[in-house]
Amino acid sequence: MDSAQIDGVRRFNRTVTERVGVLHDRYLGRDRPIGQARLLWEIGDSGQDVRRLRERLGLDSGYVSRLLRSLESDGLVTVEPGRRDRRIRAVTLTEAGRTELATLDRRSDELAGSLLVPLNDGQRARLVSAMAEVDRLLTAATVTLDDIDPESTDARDCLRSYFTEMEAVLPTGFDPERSLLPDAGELRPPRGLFLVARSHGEAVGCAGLKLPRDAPAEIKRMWVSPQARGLGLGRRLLTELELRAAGQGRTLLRLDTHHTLEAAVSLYRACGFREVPAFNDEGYADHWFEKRITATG
Amino acid sequence: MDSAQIDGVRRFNRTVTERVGVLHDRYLGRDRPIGQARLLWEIGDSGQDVRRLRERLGLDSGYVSRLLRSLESDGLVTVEPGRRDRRIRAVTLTEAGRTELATLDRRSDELAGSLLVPLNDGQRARLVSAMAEVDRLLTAATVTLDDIDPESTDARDCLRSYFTEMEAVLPTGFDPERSLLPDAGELRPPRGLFLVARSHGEAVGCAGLKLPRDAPAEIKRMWVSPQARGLGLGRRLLTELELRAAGQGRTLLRLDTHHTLEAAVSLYRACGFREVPAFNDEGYADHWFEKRITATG
DNA sequence: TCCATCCTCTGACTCTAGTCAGAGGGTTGG
DNA sequence: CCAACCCTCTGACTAGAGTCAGAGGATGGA
Repeated sequence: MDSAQIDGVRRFNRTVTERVGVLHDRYLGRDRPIGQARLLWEIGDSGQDVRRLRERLGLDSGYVSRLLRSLESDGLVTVEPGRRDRRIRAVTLTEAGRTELATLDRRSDELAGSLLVPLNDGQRARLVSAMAEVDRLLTAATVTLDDIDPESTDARDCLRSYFTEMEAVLPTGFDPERSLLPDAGELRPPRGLFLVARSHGEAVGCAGLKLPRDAPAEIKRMWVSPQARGLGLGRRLLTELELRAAGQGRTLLRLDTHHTLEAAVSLYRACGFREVPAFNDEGYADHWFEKRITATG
Repeated sequence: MDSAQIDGVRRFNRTVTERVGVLHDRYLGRDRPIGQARLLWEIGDSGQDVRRLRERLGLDSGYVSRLLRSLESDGLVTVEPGRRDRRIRAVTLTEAGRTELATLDRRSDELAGSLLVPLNDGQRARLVSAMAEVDRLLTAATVTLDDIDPESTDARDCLRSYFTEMEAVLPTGFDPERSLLPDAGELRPPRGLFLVARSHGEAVGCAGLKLPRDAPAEIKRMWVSPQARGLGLGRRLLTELELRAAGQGRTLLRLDTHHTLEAAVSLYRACGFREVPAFNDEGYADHWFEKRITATG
């Protein structure tokens, strides 16, 4: 990363915060404090729990409560005790609230339009595609990798998606019962680990690493959510697992896969994995790979 | 402009305000109110007039004054009556102020870096170039065209740059005395008009239009600042003048130019101007153009 | 020299954002 | 059924951002 790049990013930040950032808040909130507007957005047409709102916006509970009261006195929302748990109150938009939200939505469109209006067709197309590129890469840059328990909610969500996808992609379908799946213990320290990739707090990918005492380290259940593909996330997970295995003193990393998972297979090759004969009898695999790594632990 | 483009811009706005916008303010200002930090930036190493600060930041004079007092009491700036005009006070950074500014600068670098760190080399390069594209085009989109008096400060600044450039580019040099320059009255309603293009308040281009009673409308002194080239600004000025002339019921638009101004010449052709025999005896011109337009006034 | 004008400053506000410490109901496990 | 815990709400604050009106010194043209 050189200083010309840093300068470029800084220039971008300046332009964008001036042009988009400032307008964004001021313009959209126009006749309503930003806090209230943000809350309206977050409540959305389908309503939301107070608790959830607080978490999503990262605000103090007292503050949210106060904001809700002012929205309520403007007749935009109703707050009622929740059905399941009457402590957790549920917020819904009234008709007026829905109208207000639609207005915010329209303004957001106008704001977007105002950036495009002064440009000609060619410039517009270039701007939109450059924005998409920035968006993708910034999103990629915000993805964090965290160690989590393979039985936590996020892990279960990822694995469910993983299984569903295997089911759809593998020619024979996929039945977890008939696969050599590690049990949770094998993907939990000290016998292994499980990484989740999160974007804005939402799980968008995962990968497990088995670290058996008497066998090489093995990658399991690597998955990237369809909407997060093309961000280099697969490679990042792979690199991270490699580092972790090396950190545990391992010198060999293995994995099994299926040829219909083309993107995965070429990723493995691109990352330096070499194809080897079957080292297990996983019924759903037809290709096996390994890579020598340098122990650092 | 279609709705897919609007959506793209909105998605971009969301990502960027979350990732860049919020961080920008909170992070940079850390242990100092944002207002003060912005003021420090704007004062800069070389100092600044209070009046200028107010204009640039668009703040109330009382507010700026108060901010300056607090910076002063922190020992970061000194405020003294100006030399030329003792009403206009001048602000300079103290040694401590310079240090503080350097800290802000470093943080800004860190922030920029934090966006790049999680990416690999290829992604970084792509992000930086997409950012540059967005920056250019957003800058282009923020350029405003205003009618101003041809003897106002901004107009004079532009014309000075225009003359300097002619001097440098024309093979014979350029002496305003020997050219058929319109006097200011010819570029001022009702006999004409003068447009200035401004980016963030700074004049970056200009163009004059003569509207003589007994002759076709004529474009004069069109200039775009070197740092604003490639933004389609020339074309925008030309289009605007065409509209204005049409709005005055004119059906013919003329201009003279010199072949060494290659970009200008090809712009005229691309905009539908056709070369014609000399219609004046401007000594510094060697090409003459005209375009039929449709009167709308 | 005088007066209109310009520039900066102060005092007195308003509004929004956000924090902190309880109060007071609701829920759940023992 | 009770105690511990959860969730939301209210009251009482603080701090930043910004506005408005007018005071008062400085300047420049008549």
